[in-house]
Amino acid sequence: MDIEARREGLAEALWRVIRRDGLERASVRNVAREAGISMGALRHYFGTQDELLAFAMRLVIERARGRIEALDLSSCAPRWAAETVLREVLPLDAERRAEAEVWLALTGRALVDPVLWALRDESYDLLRGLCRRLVDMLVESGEAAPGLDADLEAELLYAVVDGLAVHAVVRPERATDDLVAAVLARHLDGLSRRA
Amino acid sequence: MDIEARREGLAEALWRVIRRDGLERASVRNVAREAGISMGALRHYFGTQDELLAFAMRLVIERARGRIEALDLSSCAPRWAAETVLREVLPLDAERRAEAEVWLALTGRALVDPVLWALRDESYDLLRGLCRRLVDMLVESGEAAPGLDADLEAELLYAVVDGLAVHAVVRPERATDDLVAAVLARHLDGLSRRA
DNA sequence: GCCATAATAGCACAAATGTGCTATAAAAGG
DNA sequence: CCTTTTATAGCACATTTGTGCTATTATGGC
Repeated sequence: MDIEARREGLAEALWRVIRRDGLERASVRNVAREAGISMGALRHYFGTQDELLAFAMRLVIERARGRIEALDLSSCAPRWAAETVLREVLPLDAERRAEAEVWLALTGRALVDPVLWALRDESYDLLRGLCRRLVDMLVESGEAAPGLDADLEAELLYAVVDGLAVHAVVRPERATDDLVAAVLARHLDGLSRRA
Repeated sequence: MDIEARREGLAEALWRVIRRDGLERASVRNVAREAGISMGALRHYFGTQDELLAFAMRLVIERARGRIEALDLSSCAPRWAAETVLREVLPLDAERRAEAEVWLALTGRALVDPVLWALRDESYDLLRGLCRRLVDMLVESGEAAPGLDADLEAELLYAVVDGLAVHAVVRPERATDDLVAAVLARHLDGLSRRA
């Protein structure tokens, strides 16, 4: 049988505990109970708690990466492609909202937990690189002005995306799906017309 | 003697523990040890741990609010005023970086801790309202186009600020002070010239 | 100086935690 | 059918935690 699928299922049990009770309640016992198995069984798949946390954080990254890579953007207009890709990162539905909440909790812990440092950096570099490629694409296609400082615009775009993600997670009543999507579209509009 | 100042000092001890060891290690004992006092003394000022956490989160908000209100912007050009105010929120020096790290940790917990919900909302509304007023100011002064959707621009501006804050805290080697400041300036430039 | 009140110290206790460890059940390979 | 992994279960133990509680020391008002 597929042990990797099993591990992903257990990591998702951890996600549920984190979202319902918080990371501070995500003990080995609580996660095992959530998954409906014993402590011993859980520890058969993750020898230590750090291992489980790291796997769960990596899973967040991989899920997002998978969704992005699954998109076929070859026939899209650059502006539309950019919006489509970035909407895949923002928490605009239940699945992505779950990932974003877990990401926020784990990012907070990654500030002080050496085990998560590498994953935190990887996650930042992945999305920052994606934004950079999108900016380049818009410039090359002529949608955005050629004189742009692409690095600056990439960090700005990434800040918009992460800021929106945080707001959508922290204050969903105000930062609604529609508002978040509209703000992203607005920024991309400005980027296209910018000198 | 001033009991409020004492409480602030103890909350700052909590900040130090959060920054050094993480929120999950911020136990009553550890905070008391950091402050150099006994558990009993700490509990004389904060009857429960929730009380201490809430006070520490409120202190983050009040410190930022105090810095902003202390600014005298009456004689500033609107664009300069906006940049000055927002730079006061971003973690561009040691003191503000400390506040931002604590804010990130407590915001993560606020997702599941009812005690912090009101403070989380208050913090969002405060900064969102600030961004809204800045946008209005730019529009009224003629720096930004009058046809703007002020609500949309306010949320966008707030997303930029919070996204930059997160990046500066999570990845300071890449999101350096200079880069963060430049990105903020770039966005304000775009806002001023936007149709 | 007296005394109420504030301040500090720290013990006690039940609850929870991570992990080392052993024991049983299931599956797989030959 | 037997044996060797693999999977599951859960106990044991030392630590840590939050808070109730009592005891001791300072401090101020009068």
